[in-house]
Amino acid sequence: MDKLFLIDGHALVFKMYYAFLRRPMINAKGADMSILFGFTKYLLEMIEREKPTHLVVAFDPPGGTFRNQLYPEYKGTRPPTPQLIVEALEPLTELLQSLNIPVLTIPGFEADDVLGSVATQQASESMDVYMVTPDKDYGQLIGPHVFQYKPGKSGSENELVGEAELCEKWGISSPSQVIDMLAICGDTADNVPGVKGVGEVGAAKLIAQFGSLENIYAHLDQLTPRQQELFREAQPHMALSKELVTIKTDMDIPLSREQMRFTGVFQQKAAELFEFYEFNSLKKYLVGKVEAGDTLGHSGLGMTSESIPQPVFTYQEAPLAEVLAAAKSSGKVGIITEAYGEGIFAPVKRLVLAAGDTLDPSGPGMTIKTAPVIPSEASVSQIRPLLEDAGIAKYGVDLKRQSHLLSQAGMGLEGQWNDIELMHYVLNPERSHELAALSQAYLGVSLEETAQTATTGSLFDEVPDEEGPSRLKEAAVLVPLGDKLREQLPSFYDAMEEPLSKVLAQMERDGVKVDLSQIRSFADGLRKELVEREVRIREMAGEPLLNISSPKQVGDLLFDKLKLDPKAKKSGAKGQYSTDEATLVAIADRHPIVEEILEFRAVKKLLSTYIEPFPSYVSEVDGRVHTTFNQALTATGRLSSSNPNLQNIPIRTERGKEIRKAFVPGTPDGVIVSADYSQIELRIMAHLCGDEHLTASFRAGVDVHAATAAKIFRIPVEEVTREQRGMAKTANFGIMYGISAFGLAQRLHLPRMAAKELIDGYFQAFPAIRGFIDGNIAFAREHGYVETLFGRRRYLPDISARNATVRSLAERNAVNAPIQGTSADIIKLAMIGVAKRLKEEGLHSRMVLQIHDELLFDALPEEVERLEALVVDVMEHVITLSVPLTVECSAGKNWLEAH
DNA sequence: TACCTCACG
DNA sequence: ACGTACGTGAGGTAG
Repeated sequence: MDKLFLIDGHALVFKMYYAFLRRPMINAKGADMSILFGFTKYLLEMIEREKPTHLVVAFDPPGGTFRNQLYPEYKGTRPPTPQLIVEALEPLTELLQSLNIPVLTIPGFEADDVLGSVATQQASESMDVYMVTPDKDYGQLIGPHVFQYKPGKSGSENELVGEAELCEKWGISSPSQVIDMLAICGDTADNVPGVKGVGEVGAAKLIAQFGSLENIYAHLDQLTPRQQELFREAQPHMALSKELVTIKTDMDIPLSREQMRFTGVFQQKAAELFEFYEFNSLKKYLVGKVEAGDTLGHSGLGMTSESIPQPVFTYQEAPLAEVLAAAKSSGKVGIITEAYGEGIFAPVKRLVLAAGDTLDPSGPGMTIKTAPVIPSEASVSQIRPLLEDAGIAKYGVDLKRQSHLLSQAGMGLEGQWNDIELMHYVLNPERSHELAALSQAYLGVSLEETAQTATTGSLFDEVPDEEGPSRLKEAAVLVPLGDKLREQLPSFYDAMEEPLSKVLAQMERDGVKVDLSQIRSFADGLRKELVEREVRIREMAGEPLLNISSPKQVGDLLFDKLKLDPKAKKSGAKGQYSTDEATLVAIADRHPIVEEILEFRAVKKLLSTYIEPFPSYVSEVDGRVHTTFNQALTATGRLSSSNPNLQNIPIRTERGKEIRKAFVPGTPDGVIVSADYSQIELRIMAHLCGDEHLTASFRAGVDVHAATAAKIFRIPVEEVTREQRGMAKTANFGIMYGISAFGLAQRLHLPRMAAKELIDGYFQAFPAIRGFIDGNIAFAREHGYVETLFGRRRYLPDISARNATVRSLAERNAVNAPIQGTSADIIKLAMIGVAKRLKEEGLHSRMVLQIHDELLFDALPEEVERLEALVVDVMEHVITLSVPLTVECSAGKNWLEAH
């Protein structure tokens, strides 16, 4: 099978331009070589990896194309091409030609059309075509022998899209439907009109439903009234839209198939050019003899991976029964569960199991057997006993997600979870937990080369499923890698993270009920308000086209046109005015438009972040919202929540609080119960620093902020004013975050000197806290890390940085991480304790969310009393500190009322 | 992709 | 001299 690779030159050039934008590559002569170098490197690596038999690079011609004649506004809104790109095109074309790589640039036609024509005309039973481009428009060209090869984002893998992947992604039945989709979405970058208000997802849904654009118009009555309106409005220009997005396939191409054959790079010439351009790191592609006329062919590139000595590590595909037996006898099994798509209800695609001898440093190495299995009734009945056997330890990456996927196939995941990602997170939260990197670092086993070594020939020839062979090696590496990580694993992995993972899995699976009708009725009023404010603001500004969501436009309006703050300075790399809330509040009294803009933003935020996306998060399976708790992400040990983030639901404003009313119990008479730690971080600081006054305040159960104020200002507590208490509260938080006089002054609107005096007063009143801060910084300098009460570490390599800004950040982290991290540890333990008690006591109420210092429950009415008592008991006594931990707990008909 | 802005603890 | 409080996730704009 021959392989023709078609490179969309302009797309790759743009990609390189942006990839190097922040750190351009300048050669000794002062010229910017970023694009030339990036392009060449990508191309050589691709040739090396994929070994194309045929190759063509196409560029857009200078000047317009036939599309501009069709539609003069085509690409009309596009800013001029960056100068660097313009300047790079000619030398790049020359470089490619002198390297023996065929280049096509055809006047009047874009690279898309050239490649579309080549692809369509050359693809056959004996020729697979790969279009190398990130551009989604190319989807329409994909076919049985035509693939899209999408370059990965910096460093990540390239993605191969065939007919199946394309159709699955959009839910369509044929690649040609991509044309109709594109015509509907339009393209702001190319100025293709489309149907306003309908995006990629919407268009895909409609095409999936109706099959074609024409059929949508034939059945307009089946659309929502709003959609009907949008489509009617767009109707006059839809034919044009469609024509613009259709890629040509019938051009005459002035190259024969033979002329596209890639016979290798002119070696001598390449060596000279790389020398000339100072592409020293690319010379490795030119190993071997360099003689005149020599070409760099398909077999001639010496690869680095072959020269790295590898430890003995073998794996082989084996029958499922053998792998199961090996797992049983070793008590360990590695698991990779692949799924179609994202989310916890995604259907399972394939399961790879691996088991065998584990790594023995003194022995002959390891032999792992792997078996890929498509779940079926027969295979599940074989596998389930193993996965549900609590005596067999499970190894894998993100086992929490895998447990969700496996439960789709009716299987549980019992026994010890040795989660590679989570274990490495415990060892070092801020380093990458990628399997390939860990395998290389801890085992010396490379996963990168898998594609080449696991099959004879190339990846795409042998295995229709792109990820086929590499998954086997990944699975094989799990058990030895997990055991290696265990060797240095702190005990809180088994005591805290591993059991928590299972608790979180249950919480994610249960989800939380959100009452959409409540959200919707709230949304209508907000939408109206938003439009009214938009109109009013544009009127006040005298700018009918003003985009209020654009900080750039708002900044220019307020500070250039209205000159509301003559002292305002443009900041940042691109010279923008800051327009954030603090800035706007400061000038709000100078013009009524400022208040309007703030209100507009508040409403817009509510709508676009908390209202509009929500319906899509309600599961079709059970009508509940299932967030993902990321357990291996934050630097301090906290959890984070995503898709959707349920840890930042509004509460601080009246409008925002409405959203919380939509979080309701899952049962008819149910109750939402909320339990939150009171000032947990401050209590932890009191415990860690041992300050007697702070400790005494907490023990006495008095208002700590007021007590703090009394100490700082040296007055009796009864005389502390609200303002003084507020200042003390801000100071208390400031201390934990690593305060500066400047920062405190800003927040309290005080002169800097006054802020400094306040801080001095604070440290005089609480001398132990000064010692705590200095002690943490000193510890970090000595050890390179700080740790929580439970031994969770955060490494701070910048603690001795020369750059004061960088070093200061590390110093603030040295103070804050042990506090925030210990708090995270404590609530994690409490969650495990609560889950255990719920189970033991046979309660049916569910823990549904964790919001850093708060736990939320979906409770049955008859259980509320017991639940509250149990939760408070566990949370308050999960650890004994030198100060008490207190928990406030209350119940209501929804999340808002539970506070 | 990077940046800004803003929602939470 | 320089920037300015810790930790997150998400939406929008613009390069």
